[in-house]
Amino acid sequence: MKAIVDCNSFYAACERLFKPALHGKPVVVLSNNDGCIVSRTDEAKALGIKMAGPYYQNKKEIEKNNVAVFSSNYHLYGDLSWRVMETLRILSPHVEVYSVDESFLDLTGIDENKLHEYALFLKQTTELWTGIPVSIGVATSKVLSKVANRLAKNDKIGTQGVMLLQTPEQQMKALQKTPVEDVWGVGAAGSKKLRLFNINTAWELRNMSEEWARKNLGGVVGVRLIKELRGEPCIEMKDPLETKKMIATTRMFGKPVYEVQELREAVATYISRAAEKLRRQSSAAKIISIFVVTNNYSSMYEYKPASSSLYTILPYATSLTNLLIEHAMPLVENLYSKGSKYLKAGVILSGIVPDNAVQFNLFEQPAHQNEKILMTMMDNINFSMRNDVLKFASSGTKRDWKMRQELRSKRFTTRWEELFEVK
DNA sequence: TCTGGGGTCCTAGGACCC
DNA sequence: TCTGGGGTCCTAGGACCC
Repeated sequence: MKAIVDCNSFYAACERLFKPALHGKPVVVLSNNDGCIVSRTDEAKALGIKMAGPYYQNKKEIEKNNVAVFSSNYHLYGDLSWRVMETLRILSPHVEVYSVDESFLDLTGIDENKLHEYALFLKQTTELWTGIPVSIGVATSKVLSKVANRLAKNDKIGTQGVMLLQTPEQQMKALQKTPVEDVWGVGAAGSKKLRLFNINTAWELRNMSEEWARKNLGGVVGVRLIKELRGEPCIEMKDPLETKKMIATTRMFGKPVYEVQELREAVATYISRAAEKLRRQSSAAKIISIFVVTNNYSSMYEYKPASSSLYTILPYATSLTNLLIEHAMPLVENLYSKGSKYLKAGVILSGIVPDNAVQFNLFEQPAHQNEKILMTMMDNINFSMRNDVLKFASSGTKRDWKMRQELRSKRFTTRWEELFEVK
């Protein structure tokens, strides 16, 4: 059996943890640049505030109902996420961290009759140790466990936040209560198509044939989905040692950018961040892609972003920030056109290989050991002090383009000067 | 004036080869 | 005057996830 442990309204729960007065109150958290709503407590959901809705469109409703609003505070969420996952790792032998607020657990070996008790124990211990409420779904496949989790979340009182789908009857009832668009793996395009076929519930989808799924539901992806809905596991637990195959750092600018110098600074900064992520997993990258998003329409109200990108293949894979920046700058020059209004830029590193297995090109100098040591020192200092104390000059010093985060809470758990105070 | 960021996997189609 | 079939590899783009 597999379990999915999912934090309830994770970002909003993190904010509430340090503001007890907000318990039982509506809270929302905004995406970068205070753009969209990305987390809502049950009280905020009840007000009809939609997920991923633009903040400005909901502002009236939010103010009218006295909803507490926060900018994203990734230091705080990252640290609390680590505490939740570490708790699960202590309690359970095989944990796959799926996202910042979800983990799959392999429950193989646990007595079927004691699964419910065990899931309740997991939930209560996690909440006791971290203060973050979670819901748990348990079933034979990942997709079914997600179905169970959703139902547990929708009826926190009736289910105590835990739902198991063990018998065929339990599975049928759960699937009948689940609209197709709420099935893990069915997105906007898929659910639209399914509705045209008059398939409205997960149960109806489960009863379609594999041949039908192969033809109409994205080939092997559709077949796998149907099997998983029937309880046949096709999506296995992932190896926790797997490294990322692509590393991206992309951001909207706090305000539009027009000058090539600002674009260069932003890209150099994003490369620095992406290279840190690369070094953290002991990898090197061979391909750098840069993209920019413009909005060149003259009318003030027209929002038609257009994206363009360029990439370069390095002579050999590297994780050295200075080398990556050096190769990226000509791409920026080539992408830039004077007079354009830039909204966003991004860096994507790919062609990723383990750093100790880099194939050196016969005619190129391999990375110098000293530069590697410098990188490690920079990473350590930046990690302990945070806030990019050390950075390359090409990243700029004024950084007007940096994003807005006007409503950010304190970094209670990761900065000494912002620690939570108890009087 | 304002609509996030970071990933994975799969497919279709072109280039190329024998 | 004629112009196959099958295979692999790569890339771009779409769909999906949280």
